[in-house]
Amino acid sequence: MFQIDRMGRKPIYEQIIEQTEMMIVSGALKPGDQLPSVRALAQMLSANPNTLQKAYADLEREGITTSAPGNGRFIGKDAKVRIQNRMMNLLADIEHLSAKLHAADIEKSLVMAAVDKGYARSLPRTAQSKKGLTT
Amino acid sequence: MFQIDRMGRKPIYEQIIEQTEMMIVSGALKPGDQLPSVRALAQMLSANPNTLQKAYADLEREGITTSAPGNGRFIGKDAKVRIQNRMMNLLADIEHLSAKLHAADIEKSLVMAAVDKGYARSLPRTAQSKKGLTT
DNA sequence: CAGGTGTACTAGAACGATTAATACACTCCT
DNA sequence: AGGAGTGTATTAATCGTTCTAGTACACCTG
Repeated sequence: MFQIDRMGRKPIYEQIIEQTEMMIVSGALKPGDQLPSVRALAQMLSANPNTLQKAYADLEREGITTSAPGNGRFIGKDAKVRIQNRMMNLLADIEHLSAKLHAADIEKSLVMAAVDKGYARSLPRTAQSKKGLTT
Repeated sequence: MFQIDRMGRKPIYEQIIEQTEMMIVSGALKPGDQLPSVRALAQMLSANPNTLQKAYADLEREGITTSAPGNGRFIGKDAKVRIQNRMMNLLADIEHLSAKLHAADIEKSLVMAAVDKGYARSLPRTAQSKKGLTT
């Protein structure tokens, strides 16, 4: 359910956040679904409960998940929309990178090709949404 | 000549590398131009010579600058081309981001618009190259 | 009540970035 | 020759973040 890379610079808790978001956005996780408990996930990944707690706390703060002490942690109702809004920030990153490439006299067509390539990748196997595919 | 941000996550030495690259690519620094000495730059930025040394060592390793012990450090002959080649890696980043946005059902047109916006920014004031502007 | 859950707290190890203080070899200029 | 400025190397200490470790408490469900 989760795959973490212990090499590489990205912290474990960021990987958990990212992967959870991707599973929600792809439909692998739907509102109401329960997430593994911090202890269970810690054992699955042979990591520390505190590390996972930190990841979960982030999702909690963003309103993506709902905590029910004594019960468990579940995907929030409008989780997908919240994540999509969060993703909009990536557009700013792309703009910044584009400006940098522009300054370096890299042809715009190469950038557009990179975007095309990204959008050419097939969506994850699970449940593509019935609308919104505008490619 | 250099502006560093001590807040924010990006290490100082990375900022120096990045800014130097941008100045070369924009023509503000041309082959043969001398860079500030590690000690001089350290004083200018009130940073540590070792930190700047680390940044300069990186540029050196990539063949972007040439060190002349006892003399100084200068911009290499084909510095701009080397940097451009380096920048090509950013295309992979853009592809990755695009794939993520695709998975989140973000419309491709929004991404393209971000690229346009990046390429709409006017180039730095100094010396635009006479060819290669293909936008 | 028992077990599993979320949450909080303190402490420490590990790592990278930065600072600090020297030291040495080289080149240029007087 | 000598001094000043250059690049380079080495070692140590500090600092913040990440991650681990251990413990504790409150809550809900059976």
